[in-house]
Amino acid sequence: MPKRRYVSPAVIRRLPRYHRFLGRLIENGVERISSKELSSMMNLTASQIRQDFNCFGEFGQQGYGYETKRLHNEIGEIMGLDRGFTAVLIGAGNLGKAFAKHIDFNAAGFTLEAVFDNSPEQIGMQISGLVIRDVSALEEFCSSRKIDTGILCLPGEAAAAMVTRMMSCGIKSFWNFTHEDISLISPDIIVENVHLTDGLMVLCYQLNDALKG
Amino acid sequence: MPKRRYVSPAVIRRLPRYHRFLGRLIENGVERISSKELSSMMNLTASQIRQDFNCFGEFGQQGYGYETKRLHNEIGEIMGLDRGFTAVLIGAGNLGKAFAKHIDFNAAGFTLEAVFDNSPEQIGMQISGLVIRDVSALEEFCSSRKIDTGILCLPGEAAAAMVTRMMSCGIKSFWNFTHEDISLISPDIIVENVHLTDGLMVLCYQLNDALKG
DNA sequence: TAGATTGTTAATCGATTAACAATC
DNA sequence: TAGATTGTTAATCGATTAACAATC
Repeated sequence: MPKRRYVSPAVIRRLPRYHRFLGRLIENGVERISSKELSSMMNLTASQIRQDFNCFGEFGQQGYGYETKRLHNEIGEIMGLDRGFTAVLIGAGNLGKAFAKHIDFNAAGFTLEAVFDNSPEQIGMQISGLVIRDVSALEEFCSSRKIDTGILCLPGEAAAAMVTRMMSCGIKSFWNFTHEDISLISPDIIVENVHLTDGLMVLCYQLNDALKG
Repeated sequence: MPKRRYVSPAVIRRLPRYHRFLGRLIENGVERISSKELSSMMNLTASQIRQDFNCFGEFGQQGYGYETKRLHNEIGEIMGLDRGFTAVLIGAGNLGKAFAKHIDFNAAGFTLEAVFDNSPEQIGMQISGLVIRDVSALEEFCSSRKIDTGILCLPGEAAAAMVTRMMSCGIKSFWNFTHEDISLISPDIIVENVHLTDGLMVLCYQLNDALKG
């Protein structure tokens, strides 16, 4: 029964990393850890770690620290990794296919339910156990199941229209790999953007900056 | 001759998005724009936009606004997109191949110089004009050129050793697609992490949170 | 009990927003 | 000149760090 006050975006974005580090510790047989030890491993302050966890409840024990397994589970529950959310992927190009194969959806709380494309060459092919479906069958597919998330790996020009279409299928959240700012389409959708090129430009900035001192 | 005071990470991460929006405006024939117009397009405050640009110089004109072309160019120069940085990609699996094909390196200020893998099946194959090279030839390849960035698409277990190896080849920045926290390896390297699964978990959190109101 | 480490409040720091004088 | 909009300073807000009492 977590308290769950208001949780800042900054904290939320750190949860996956905590989860990952704790998973690693458990694999290595570590059963407990103090905020201080964890802070030095993760390059954070012990204070921040305690503040972060305390948004959700009291998971530690004074004079002892945190039990790694309990903390790992709690964070997993906080993120809802056990809820079995569902996703469909749109666009079976290089990137879409690679993601369908490579990403560990289950570890992140999702099941990938289907992959759609509009190219006759792709439709009917198999990717990691899923047939690539004709995107014209999207509405029918969604009408019989609850799909939580759309993964957008299609060309940017087609993204906005696809989002509108998927919204009318009841899909309310998007993992967006296009360069379009789809968050502007509707305030009601939840969007997680991965503008890959933006990250590369940040790297460029930093290299350029390092040249100048 | 920009002034370039201290620039906060928050500002830096917004630069690619400004650049993108300005490029779009130029394509659409828009020649000038005020901070107010731009703010409503981008869902920011006009104040923030003016503050951001003023880290680097005075690019606008009172009573008039900003010239889109000039601003676009300035931001491009600030990020060093014209510097021709170089990158090599390690790991020609699904993800590595998709990135090599799909990413517009030039638009982000880079040239992809080579792709390396250790699997005999991959070595010798072509990806978007590049031969996949044997990773054992990495040192030799780097000895004759300046490589700025390593793109890490290899399995996580191999990442740490590869970073050390690449550092000794003079590579000092990394675009990291593995789940390893390689920034902890050395304080001297510049790292841009793309922990894809982390983003998906954040989406999971938000869906879970929405369920509870 | 003494030592350790949490949970939590208070202080600091940084980033965003508001306000307005400068100026095109 | 009058209107618009920047550049910049001051005020606010949010996030991080420090400090310490509570307690295992």
